[in-house]
Amino acid sequence: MVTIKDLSDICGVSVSTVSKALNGQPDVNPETAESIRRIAHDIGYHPNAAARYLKTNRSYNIGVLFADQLKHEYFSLVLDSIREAAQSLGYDITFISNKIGNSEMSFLKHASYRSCDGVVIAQARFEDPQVVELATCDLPTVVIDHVFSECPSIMSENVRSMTEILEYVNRLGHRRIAFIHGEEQSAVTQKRLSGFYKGCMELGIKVPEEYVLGAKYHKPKESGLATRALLSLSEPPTCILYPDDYSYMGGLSEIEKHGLSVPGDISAVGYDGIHLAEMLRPRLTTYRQNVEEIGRKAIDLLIEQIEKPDEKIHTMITVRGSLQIGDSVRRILE
Amino acid sequence: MVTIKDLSDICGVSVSTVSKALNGQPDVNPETAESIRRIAHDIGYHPNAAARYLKTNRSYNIGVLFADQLKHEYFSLVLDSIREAAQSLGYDITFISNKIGNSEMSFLKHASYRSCDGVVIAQARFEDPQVVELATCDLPTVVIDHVFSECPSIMSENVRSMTEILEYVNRLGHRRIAFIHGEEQSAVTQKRLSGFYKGCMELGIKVPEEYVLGAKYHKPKESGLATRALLSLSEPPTCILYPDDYSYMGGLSEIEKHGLSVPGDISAVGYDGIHLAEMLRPRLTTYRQNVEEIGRKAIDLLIEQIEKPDEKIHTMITVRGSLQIGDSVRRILE
DNA sequence: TCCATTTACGAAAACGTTTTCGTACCCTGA
DNA sequence: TCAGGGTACGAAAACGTTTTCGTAAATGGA
Repeated sequence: MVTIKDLSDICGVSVSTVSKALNGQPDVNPETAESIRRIAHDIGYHPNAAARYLKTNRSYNIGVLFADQLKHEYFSLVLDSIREAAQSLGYDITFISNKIGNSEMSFLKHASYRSCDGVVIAQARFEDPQVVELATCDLPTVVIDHVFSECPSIMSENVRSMTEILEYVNRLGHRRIAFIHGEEQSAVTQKRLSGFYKGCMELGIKVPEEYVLGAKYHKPKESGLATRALLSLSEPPTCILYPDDYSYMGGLSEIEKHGLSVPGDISAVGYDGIHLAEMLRPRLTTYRQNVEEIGRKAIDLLIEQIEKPDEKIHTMITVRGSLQIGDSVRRILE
Repeated sequence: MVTIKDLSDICGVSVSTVSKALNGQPDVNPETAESIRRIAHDIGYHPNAAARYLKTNRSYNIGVLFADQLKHEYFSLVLDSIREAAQSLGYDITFISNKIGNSEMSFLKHASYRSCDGVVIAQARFEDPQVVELATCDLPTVVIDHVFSECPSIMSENVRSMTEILEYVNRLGHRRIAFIHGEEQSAVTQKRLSGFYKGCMELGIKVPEEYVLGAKYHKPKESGLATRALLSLSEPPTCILYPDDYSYMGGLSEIEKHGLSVPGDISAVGYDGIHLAEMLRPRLTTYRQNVEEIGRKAIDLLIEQIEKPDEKIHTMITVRGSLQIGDSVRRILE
């Protein structure tokens, strides 16, 4: 490794002067400083992050908490945009877990062990005490798709997305609309549920109790079961809203099992807007989440906290997605 | 942050003794050591990684190079298994890029700036001089799905996978088999091509030149075009092998555009074995890569280099996947 | 009893930085 | 000429660890 000592030897000045030149301190001759910077650039010197942290208490390293669902495209894309945003601002990212080797270590301990400047809680079991501890600690934190008091959060505009979807399917003539939602205890689900009821109300759509069913996010089997229940109603819905695009796949196969088709017999809408949606035939109509914006806002909010520790930030930012229209909702004639 | 000094105050011994106790040095009274360890555990002390690195030159941090294709499930799953494997062995992982903030920094510089103990080159433009520099430098490195001299590598058994696929479709009666492959310059493609030719030869299958077409990995449009070319041949293939599951989707839509169906008119086989494959109807027959094993072997190989720097390791490990049979290949009667 | 060895601990240096403080030198003004 | 003040630089401490080395006390052997 090339150290500041090596550089100072080459430049013929002390390490103090080199450090000051590179950090733009005023008490160094402009010409000397410029020459030092040039040489540093030429030999490719970069101050070691670990040593620098020790003095400054700033690691320029951000921890991210991603429990285990990276396999879902939505989370992968969020991670990608977090990484992109962080690196463009000079921060690297490291995964935080609650074990290291064979010894247990809370998420918070892990973040401090790695001396993270802050943590993005991107996907986790939000009811886990360790996650709560992390979200409410002194360390700058931001949470995605959930709300904690004392911790800024980024959420999709879940209410609005539902009303937008409803307006669309209503415009195509649907009045019997079912909603299969994800885990009930999730903040996201609650928002979407209220968006669903709000939208239906505004459009004068009556929602039979049996039209609202629970499943789990990203579990095609669960939404398949819910779909089966819907299809066996004496008055089945003409359109089913799914909790996410994967879940639609489970519903679809159940629909086909009944000898029905999308959108001929049943219309369907997904959520998330993953790649898959546009590759399917019929193309799936879905609500595309703005993952780039979600990641970027999360990092913006986190770094604001890191760099201005005095100001208490307590925002909740919502990010608007967009309805991505495919061929999975047909027009119904009265 | 709780430091070793705090801990030593509580224990009533010097920091040296605490350090030695925690690191299992022999010259400390077993009872003292045990008591120190208990107190450390109780107050949740963990030595700060940055400070520790400064003395030991070991960061227990592994850099990973993932260019920009995290959006593809295959790479996400590899990342997930790398992370899992690394953390189970006490290592964290950090993304390596070639810029930090608004200043350029080579991959190698970045890894050294973050004092990584080693780097996994998981997905990159392998011809990029910076990647070559990284792969051939002194820092322990391992590369996935490519071969560099001087750098151990992990690859799927690409040759064997192709022969396995061929045996299967041949068994179902296919003799006119086309192969759409990915980028020609890629090592993976080369292996699969030779596996394809080898398999065909062994089975006595004649391959017209027009049956082997190039596309790009994960580009449905490209494979769609290739599919169109195949369908317009005077004697089109009865079965098409795709470079990956996404590409199959592009081919499928082209097939349907011609009024044909899978597997009724054309049989098809994918590659990778992503989730999507089993959710489609017909379920896609595909070759499932063993992502868990790939990630684990990569980390094993890397950490072996890290912990035994004297032994020159220069292995190439291949990981076997498995044919995942769906409904996209039909039996052909002579 | 006395010396030699072992045992158990602490002081201090070092890792690569940043930052505080001290100081030599050069100006300027009277 | 001399005081006063600015400019430009370096020495050294500090961050939280690990590790080397020194040493006091305890132990063992004759």
